[in-house]
Amino acid sequence: MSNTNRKVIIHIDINAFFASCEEANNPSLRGKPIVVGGITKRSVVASPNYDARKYGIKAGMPIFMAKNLCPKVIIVSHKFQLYESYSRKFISLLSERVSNKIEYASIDECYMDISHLVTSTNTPLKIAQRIQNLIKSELNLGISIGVSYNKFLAKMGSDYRKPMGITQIFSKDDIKNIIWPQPIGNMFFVGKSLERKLVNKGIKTIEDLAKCKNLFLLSSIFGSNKDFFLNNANGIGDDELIYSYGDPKSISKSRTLLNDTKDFNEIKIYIKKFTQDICSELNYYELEGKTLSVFIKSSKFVLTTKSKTLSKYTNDQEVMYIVFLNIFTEFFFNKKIRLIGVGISNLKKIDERENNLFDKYPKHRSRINSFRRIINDINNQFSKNILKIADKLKS
DNA sequence: TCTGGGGTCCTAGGACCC
DNA sequence: TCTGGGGTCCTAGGACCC
Repeated sequence: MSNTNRKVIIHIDINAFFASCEEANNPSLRGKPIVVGGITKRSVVASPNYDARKYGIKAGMPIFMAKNLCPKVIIVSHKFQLYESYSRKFISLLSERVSNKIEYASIDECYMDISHLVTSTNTPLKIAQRIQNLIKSELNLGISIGVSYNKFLAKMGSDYRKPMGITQIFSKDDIKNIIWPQPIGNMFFVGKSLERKLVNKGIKTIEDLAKCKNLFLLSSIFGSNKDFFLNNANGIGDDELIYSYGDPKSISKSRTLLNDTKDFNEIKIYIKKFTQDICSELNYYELEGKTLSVFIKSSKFVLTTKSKTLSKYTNDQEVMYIVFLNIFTEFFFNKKIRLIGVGISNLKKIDERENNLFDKYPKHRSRINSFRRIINDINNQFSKNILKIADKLKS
């Protein structure tokens, strides 16, 4: 195994992240089956700890089902700020004590390029062990690590042995022994839909995919991503990590209601609250957006999205609220819904020049003007809908 | 007892313009 | 009778991730 001329990339995954944060924060929970999640009758398990997993409890499972599997399971209501603070500590520990070549992948995982740290005595395995000890001793969190020369294999490696595993994948034999025997559904980016299609065509393991010569078939399944999947299955390619993070591309808020409803007044309250939340995030990132969407899930679980693109970018709460209500009344009025959500996309940084220009004038004036311009855009459509609503209320 | 919420990226059709 | 073609934007939906 020669790592000296090859890139060394590791993927670090914090085991059972939310549940582990709760345990680290409250050691009396240790050794007991706990799940973190919502606490309503419609909530699902966000993160079970390993004691809960022994009972067959899995992430995504309805809470009531988890209780059926293990009546004594402790349900802990999620505390996202706690998890975010652990996540920040995790990343800063790595960057201060190991290396700042970190690609943040999600709240509980990251990639690191450690090529420059590797020497004949400081092997990738030793570095990985040191990182594991560091995070355990400083944060009391267990992590598993995959070590390889590209992101895909590193990710598959950290998944391979949990919790507290370290898996190295460098040689062709490593790929044959560790990656190839796995069912195709274990492959990163192969979800339920791709899995179904592949298994239908006889591709049941990653080895089947790696050795598949029917490129026409693979194109029909993967489309333009065919080479990405084929290369990954064969362990071909390496990656440059991405060290900077752009602004979000979209922001949305949604909520599954306690009970399905048609009540417009109830729905309006959610839309108003979501609009406020979206607005403060837009302000935080100094973004404004152009495309506003409203989405609902029906009682039958069908998700429908309707959107409108304005002629101007906006971050104005009142504008967004009115457009959301407008879309809702146009498409979803009087429908029985399970989930209501709104979102904004087509985002861009607030234009500096425009800002400076606005600064010459009283703030409220410029805001009202831009509000009016956009309202004019939608005015005709909106008044039509108001009439429609009035008609519906009369009948 | 009945199935979360927050994202990203891609595709495909239609409208519209030159 | 029989229908240009290429580019861009909008819209809706789907797949995937954690």
